[in-house]
Amino acid sequence: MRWSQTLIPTMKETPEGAEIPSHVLMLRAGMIHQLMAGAYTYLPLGYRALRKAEQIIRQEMDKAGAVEVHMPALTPIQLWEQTGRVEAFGDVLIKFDVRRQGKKVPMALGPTHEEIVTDLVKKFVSSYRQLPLTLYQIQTKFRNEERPRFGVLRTSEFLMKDAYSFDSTVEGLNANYDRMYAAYCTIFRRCGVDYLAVEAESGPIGGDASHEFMAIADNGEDSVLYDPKSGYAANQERAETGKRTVAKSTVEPKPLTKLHTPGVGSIEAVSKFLKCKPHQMLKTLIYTADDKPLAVLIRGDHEANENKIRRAVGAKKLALADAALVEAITGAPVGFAGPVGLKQPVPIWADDDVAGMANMIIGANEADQHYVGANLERDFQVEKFADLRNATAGDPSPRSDGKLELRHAIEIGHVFKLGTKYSEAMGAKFLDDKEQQHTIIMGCYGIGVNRILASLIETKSDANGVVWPMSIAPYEVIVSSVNAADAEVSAAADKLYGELQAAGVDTLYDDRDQRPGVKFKDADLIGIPLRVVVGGRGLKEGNLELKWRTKEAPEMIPLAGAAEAIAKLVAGERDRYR
RNA sequence: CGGGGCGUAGCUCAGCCUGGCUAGAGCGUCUGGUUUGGGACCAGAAGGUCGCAUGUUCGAAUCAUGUCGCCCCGACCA
Repeated sequence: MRWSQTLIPTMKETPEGAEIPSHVLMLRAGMIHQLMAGAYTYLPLGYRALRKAEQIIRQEMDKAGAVEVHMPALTPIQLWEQTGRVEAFGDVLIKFDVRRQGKKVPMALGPTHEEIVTDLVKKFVSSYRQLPLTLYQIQTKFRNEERPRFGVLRTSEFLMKDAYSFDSTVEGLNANYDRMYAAYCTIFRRCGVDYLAVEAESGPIGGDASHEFMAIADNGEDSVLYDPKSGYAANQERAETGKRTVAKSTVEPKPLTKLHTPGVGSIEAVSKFLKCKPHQMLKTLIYTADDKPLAVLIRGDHEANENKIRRAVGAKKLALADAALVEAITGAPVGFAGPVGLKQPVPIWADDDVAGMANMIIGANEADQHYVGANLERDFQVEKFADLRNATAGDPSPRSDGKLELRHAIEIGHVFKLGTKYSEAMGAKFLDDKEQQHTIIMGCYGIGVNRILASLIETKSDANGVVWPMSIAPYEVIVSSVNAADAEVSAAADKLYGELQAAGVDTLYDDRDQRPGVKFKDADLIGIPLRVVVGGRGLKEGNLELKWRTKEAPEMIPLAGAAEAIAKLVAGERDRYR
């Protein structure tokens, strides 16, 4: 493609509002243009990169035995009502009515497609002989994000590859899951993304039923705990901690004293008011576990983990108590709960770290009152200690004697054993070889295609711009003529461009009559891996200049046979991402 | 949803506090010329409902109220 014939609106300055590298550079490199909050046009360069990522995904999905379909983005609301996800999604689901022949037809734009595929499979699959089956599509999803942000990372409209596996047995599901997991590893490697496969919350199935694929990046919205020693990695929701050996405090216990703390209920407010640190404070959270009340004690600087609590107490459902229940149990408005002097006796569970605390600051179960100097056993009893909080940096690893590190990450893929959640709700069944009817067992597997691009830019760009891997780069080679007004130069550049195209190299030909500085800056900014300069300086000696985007120094090659040599270099680089 | 910030030329911004002639600069664009290896130079030109509405005023980009848009931070943390 000739630069002069396409649309690559590069920018020297950073547009107002763009802050993180991927957003800034995608705008500056002329890859995208914002239409409104959370919706971007992909311009030629951005769209080519997106399609390269798509193509890699497609190849690997096909190799893994999945078959491509294309479902509508427009969906009837009834399907979502069948599984209760109209409520579950809430405002995130984009719903609307259209009028047809005087009647209102309610619809939604698909935020994902479990209901739609399950409906499809229900209609066409009825025998174990037709299973297993894995369907996938690469398609635009719509989610009304409360707050779209970070450029292309969180948008209301995005490209997703979503695959769904259908099996007659759990073993079949496990095999499919493993196949998808392996395919994902290949996909992200081929895209040149440094990723980590982390354990994620798996919902009703438990075990190793869910993994997220994370690109480690400072601007990522997700938090991952990682133990470099054992390779253990999990998202913050899921991460276990190793056994925390908590020594009992040897500090002299102080007397329990009530203090007036008017209007300060939160940990932050109390610590400010009493000039103490959050880790000296104790949070008392009132939950309902399967509708029975429960008090949970967590050190003030820690975060409760509801999944861990739910599993620890063996409940199916866990939710924070509402204000009325909190008041009934503690006798105080929300913000002043504590384990001493609860109005109603409820089981008290505590996180392991609470065992090492002394002279704690706790709510006094009375409005605007706190206790200081609260101590275990003397002042209150704990029924059971367990790991009930989010893991955090520095916690012991559950798999080695190392420590967990906290990293920010961008979620680029997710594999999940669904089980029968949707097939059950929608009645997708099959007959086995004994003529028995069973519910189809499902898995689902997603990849955020736009996020592959964004995470590459977040992690691989430099001060001069984007640095694409050969596999995703919108063009593999950029031919820059310097100077284009010189007939001899442009003739040589034209010829090289033609030969590279003929050799199957994706080539961008910067044929603009611009000064060299402009062309070099732009070439760096848009991140094409290999730059070829055709200029008077080299031509005199019968040479061309080659420069890799990742290298400082250029090298000269003879003009004769240049296209072949370049094609060879490109092929070699392509091989690294095969 | 809560809090904060910003809307002036295609882009980045000045002007606003303290209202007053034809609203400015740089970049980009267009014309002509000189240049040509890391975002050139000279001369000229085009390009603006100052986000929108209402109000105050002799007079509003500037003050007030409302509204819309965009960006950032935080969101069951007791």
